[in-house]
Amino acid sequence: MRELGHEFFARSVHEVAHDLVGCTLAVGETAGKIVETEAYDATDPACHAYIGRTARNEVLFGPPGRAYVYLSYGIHSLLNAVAEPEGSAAAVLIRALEPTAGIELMRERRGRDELEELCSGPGKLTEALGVGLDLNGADLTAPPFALHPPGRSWNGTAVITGPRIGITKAAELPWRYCAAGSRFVSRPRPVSLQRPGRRREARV
DNA sequence: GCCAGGATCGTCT
DNA sequence: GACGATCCTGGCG
Repeated sequence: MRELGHEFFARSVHEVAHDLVGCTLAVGETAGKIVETEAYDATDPACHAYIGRTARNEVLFGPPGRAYVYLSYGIHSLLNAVAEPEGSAAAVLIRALEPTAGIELMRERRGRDELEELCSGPGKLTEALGVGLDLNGADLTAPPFALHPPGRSWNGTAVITGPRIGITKAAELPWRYCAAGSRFVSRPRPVSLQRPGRRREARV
């Protein structure tokens, strides 16, 4: 089976985010098909690299094809794929997977049985795959990671775009990419999809 | 089924 | 000392 190489990631972050949907991501014995991603680049106020280079976002400025893993809300590790040539800071957030291998192990790690609850969110899938901060900066094209392009059955599946989720800055940018009709995409609260600045509009 | 609130900690001001 | 690219639980209808 073919694997993606570094050249796949050395392109516009939007192309990479779009093309990653449908690919299979494996970490150790677990694997899943990517069904939801988001693009972040350095011109984007929501991107960690927007404020410039720091110790935390160092990996974003490095060579493409690496994993950028960071801790969100002090609890969840979030997995990104670094894109664009070295020196250009951009990354694709992996938001959801459709589990395809190592499902029993995922269930143990997640403490859940339902397939839809294993990887349907950026914090969930890192727990299911066993991705932690220790993998920050690791090469996505080498063990324990492996990335494979979509198989034949994927041909014809639409990738739809929409606003990003769970952020307060530049949330209106349509830089989220989803596999159309997938049951495994994350399910954000409707409020997250409303326009910014109106998040707590009084009801009644 | 929907919503509000809490958990928890690395990073930056 | 404040703030998240989140998730889960409990209370209510």
